[in-house]
Amino acid sequence: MKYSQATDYALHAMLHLVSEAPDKPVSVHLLAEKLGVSPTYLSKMLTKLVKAGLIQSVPGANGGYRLRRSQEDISFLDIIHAIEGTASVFECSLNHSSECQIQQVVMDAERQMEEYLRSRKISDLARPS
Amino acid sequence: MKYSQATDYALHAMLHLVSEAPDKPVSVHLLAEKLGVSPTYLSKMLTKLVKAGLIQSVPGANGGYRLRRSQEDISFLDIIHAIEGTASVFECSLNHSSECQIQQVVMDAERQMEEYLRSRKISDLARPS
DNA sequence: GTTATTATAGACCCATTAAGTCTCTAATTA
DNA sequence: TAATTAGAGACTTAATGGGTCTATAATAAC
Ligand code: SF4
Ligand code: SF4
Repeated sequence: MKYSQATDYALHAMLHLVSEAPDKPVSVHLLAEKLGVSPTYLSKMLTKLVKAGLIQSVPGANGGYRLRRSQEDISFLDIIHAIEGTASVFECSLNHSSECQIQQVVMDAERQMEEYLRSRKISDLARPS
Repeated sequence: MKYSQATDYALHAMLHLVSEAPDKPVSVHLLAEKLGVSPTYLSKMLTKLVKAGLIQSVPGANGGYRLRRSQEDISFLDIIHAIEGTASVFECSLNHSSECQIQQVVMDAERQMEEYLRSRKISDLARPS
């Protein structure tokens, strides 16, 4: 079980956005160059981040992407969910009973991880201790 | 990010083994019938569980699989690791620095989940509260 | 208003993996 | 010795991840 490469790129892109430009948008071309990935591919992930409401896009010359001012504290979970979706890591075939223990345990475990990821904000990384 | 179907089958198989037969081995044929999956396919997962030391195989007539007596308290994590492997959910491409924050956060999150899965034993499900 | 520059959308392709089948072999017991 | 079981591995198929390419739309600079 692994997070996709796309999530990796998205996290790095967000890290750049939060650390570099508080107001000026940065183009996907520049971002892609820094991350060492093709611009067209990276733009897919950025578009997902826009749709998730985490960043804003500015078309036209000197355009690009910037953080949404309204959302200063973006969590790791926000980014991961934007890219990977919110489906559970475990979905059994039969789904007999609502109080099934197997399902319960694995989903509780997932909740543990998600709570942690929700508590860690991307902005913490920009201003290191 | 999802656990494979194989993990699902393995968990169910283990649940049967722990709840039904403390000493008599149960054949893959019977197990497969209960789970609604092909015997040859299920045997792959059972073989992995054997190699992980979680269960014992008994060849020959009236053979099958049984829990290892030495390992009464098998955790969910044991089973999942046996099937999925122990690779991390996050592996970055560059791996610049050992104190990289992105890596740190995601791996800590994973550790949260694994700790929980390690604490939950399969035997708890057999003897419900 | 025209042109250059940017994001957005989607069709498309390729490699890898998941999921499953089939067959042959080895070990053990009746 | 024959029946019954696990174990190993080749093979197939479908799905997904990862990525390219092209065409369109929106905006700013000129
Ligand atoms: S026992 Fe639980 S996990 Fe298994 S099929 Fe039933 S509901 Fe799903
Ligand atoms: S910043 Fe961290 S996660 Fe990203 S490539 Fe470097 S070491 Fe890996």
